Order: sequence, then structure tokens, then C-alpha cells
Amino acid sequence: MTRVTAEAAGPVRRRRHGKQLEAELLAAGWDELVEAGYGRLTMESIAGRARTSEAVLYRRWANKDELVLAAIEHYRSAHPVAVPDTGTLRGDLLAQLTAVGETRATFFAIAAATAFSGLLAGTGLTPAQVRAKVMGDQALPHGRTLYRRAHQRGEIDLDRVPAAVLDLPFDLVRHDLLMELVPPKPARIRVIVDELFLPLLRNHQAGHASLE
Amino acid sequence: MTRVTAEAAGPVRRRRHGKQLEAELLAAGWDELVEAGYGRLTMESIAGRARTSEAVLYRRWANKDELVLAAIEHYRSAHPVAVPDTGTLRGDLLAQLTAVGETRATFFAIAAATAFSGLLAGTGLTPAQVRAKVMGDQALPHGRTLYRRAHQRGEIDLDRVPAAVLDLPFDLVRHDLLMELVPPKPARIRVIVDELFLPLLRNHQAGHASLE
DNA sequence: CCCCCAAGAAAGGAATCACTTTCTAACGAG
DNA sequence: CTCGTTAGAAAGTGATTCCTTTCTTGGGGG
Repeated sequence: MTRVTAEAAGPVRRRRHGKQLEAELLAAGWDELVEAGYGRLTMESIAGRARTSEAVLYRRWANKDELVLAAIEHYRSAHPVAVPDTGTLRGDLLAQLTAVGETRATFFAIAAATAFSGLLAGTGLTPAQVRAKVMGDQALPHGRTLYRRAHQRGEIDLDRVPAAVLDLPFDLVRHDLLMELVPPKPARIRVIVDELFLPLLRNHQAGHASLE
Repeated sequence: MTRVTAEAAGPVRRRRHGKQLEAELLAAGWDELVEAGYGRLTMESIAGRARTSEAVLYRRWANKDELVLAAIEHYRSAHPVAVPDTGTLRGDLLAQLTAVGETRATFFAIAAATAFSGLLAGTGLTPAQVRAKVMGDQALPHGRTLYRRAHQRGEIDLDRVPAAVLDLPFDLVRHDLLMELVPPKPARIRVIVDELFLPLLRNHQAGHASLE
């Protein structure tokens, strides 16, 4: 008779479970990382933000470093960079570089800082391993859908373009992100594509007329 | 009569002073930063490495963050990047990029990690201010002696070359440093200069014949 | 030669924080 | 409906470490 129905008095404390709870814990970890930084982030602050207790965190991750590492990886896989398909190499590049800039602005700063600073030594990984894990090894230039499509359309000849040229736009956007901590301006992206990348491309397509 | 002369028994404890002591303290701070990382560095470990006590540190810097910031700045100004003069733009560039890579390899990783991670919030500076202070705003492309000399020699026409092109070699070396944490390989530097920078330069010197 | 500032040693205060432990009760599985 | 798992609350432990304080004595400046 003293039983209380869900919609009755008091704040209804629903209890979260499984994957959905875990996702909220990792999101809380990422948010703390962004707002406080690794140095000021505590297990208590993460638990507090997720409205749970530290014990819940320790049931899932052995220590703080494991949690932080998982939070970074979770953020990346939960925020994939859209791969555009505009029909032209130039359009695709502009769109993808913009998407990378916007989607990865905070991510790169946070991930780089955390990976570089040796703060994750508690995971037993080498700095290089941490970096690879955190950065996700997104540098697969030849495999980039972008370029493969342009190749299939006949816009470029992948076999004749040096890898350094293909990497250049992405390297520069990554560089700008790390230096400025905000997405590159549209004007900067246009400069990268129109004043650097495309001219270099033309130098390697001398025999072609397809680039118009 | 119980007075002991300097060369007599016991470890001769000379007492350091002024600028020379300060330089050793900052060097100890930098070394700890490199070996232990900000997260594991303590005032005690710095004092121990410098063979002095924490009080000596606190007489100079109000707190740990101030000391770390000063140590980073001290390292940079104590290790300037050599500006080469080989007589040609290509030679100068290869030499300077190599020098930047070698001189700044550890510096960039450490400085970036420390600046980005919000660990220096104790200094009252914004993250952007910390970054500027730590990085030293070495991005003064137009002012680069390198390019000015090439301009004077008539090798290039600075007014016709976009800033993005002039920045490119330095941006890419910086990018590589941040990604790999070790100096770029000589082959990579040659690719940057010969496959990226110089071809782009030629595109803007169409009217000239001086580039051979 | 003397004096005073600061180097260096030593010890401790106070706060923070990773991680643990214990307990209650919510919720899913059967 | 029952049972077992685990979310969530609460309190505590031990270690670390920043920073202070006190004291002795070396050595540079006058």
C-alpha cells in the first residue's frame, strides 16, 4: 500500500543500464576533458557530471587513464567525419576539409594534448601506441574514398600523383587545427585547395586535359 | 682553528647564485618535463635534480605552473634555430627545415602538450595566450630572413608569391613534428622542398628565368 | 673584514584525489 | 513473482604533493 507509482511524488530516479549507461559515462568523461582538461579532471567530477558514483566507473575501467582513453575513442567513433559526394574532386575536397575542421576541432587539440603529454603512461602503452589509438590513424591517403572516386571519374591519375601531394590538404588542415584550436576559416580552406593542392595536381597531370 | 679550507675533507658544497643558479633551475625543470612529463613532475623532483630545495624554487616562482612556463620559455630562447646561409634558396630551406626539425623535435611535443592541455590554467592566462607564449609565435613568414635573402638575390619575387606558399614548408615540418614527435627524415624534407614548395614557387615565377 | 641576503636542509600542514568498501534497492531475466 | 546482478549513495583510507616555515651557513658586496 505504500508502493509508489512511477509518476507519483519525488524526482523519478530511473536507473540506467548497459550500453546506454556506458555511453553516458564516456560522454561525461569527454566533456570533462574538454572543459577541465586532463589535469583538472577527477573521477569524482566525471561521476558527478554523469549523476552517478565513482564505483560505477571503477566497475568498468580499472583506472582513470583507461577511462580517459576510452572516452577519447568513444568520442571519435561517435562523431565520424562525413564523406561528401559532390561530383567533383574540388567540391569533395572543400566539403571534406570543412567537415574535418568542424568535426575535429576540439578533438585534435584534446587528443593531441592527452596523447603527447605522457599522462596516459598508466595504460602500459608506449607514447606512440597511445597516439595511434587516440588519433585513430586517419591518415590513409591512398585509401581515401575522395581520391578513389576522382580516379574512377578520370579526374586524376592516382598512380602519377605523389603521396605527399594527396596528403597535403589534410596535413595542413590538421596543422591549422593544432595551431589555432578552431576550425580553419573557409577562405583558408579555399587557399589550400585552389592555391596549393590543385596547382600541384596539375603539374602531375600535364598529359591530361580532363582537369578543366 | 677548526676552520676547514675549501680543498679539505668532505664534499665541497659550493653555493650557486643569481642568473647562473636560475638557469640551472630552469634546465632542471625542462629536463623533468621531458623525462617525466607535466603530470608526473613535482617540485620536489625538480629541486632534487637541481640539487637544491623547494624553498629556492618558491623564492623565484609563485607556483608550479609559473616555473614550468618559465622553463619552456627558457629552453626555447636558449636553443635558437640556426639560420643558414648557403647561397641558394633551396639550400637554405633544406638546411633550415632540418635545423627546425632537430632543434624543435622535443620542444614542440612538450610545449604543445603542456599548452593545449589546460594544465597551465594556474597562470591566469587563457589557453590561447599560453599557446602564444609557449610557441613563441615563430610564424613570421614574410619576415623570414631566408626569403628576404632569396628575394634580394633575385631568386624569387616575394610580392608575387602567396603567403600560403611561403608558409607551407614550415607548416608541414611543424605538422610532422607534432604527429611523429621526432625530426622528419631527410627524404621527407626533400619531398617537401622539391615536390611541393619549389613546384608551387615556379608557378608564380612564370615570367622569370632565374630559377634554374 | 664584516654583514646581510639568500642558498640549502629539513620537517610539516593541509588539501586533493585515486581507489576501496559497504549497503540499499532498482531493474532485467527467467 | 522471485532472484541475482549492479546502479547509485556515502564514507573512508592512504598516498601524494603543493607550498610554508624555520633554521643554519656560505659567500658576495661594501
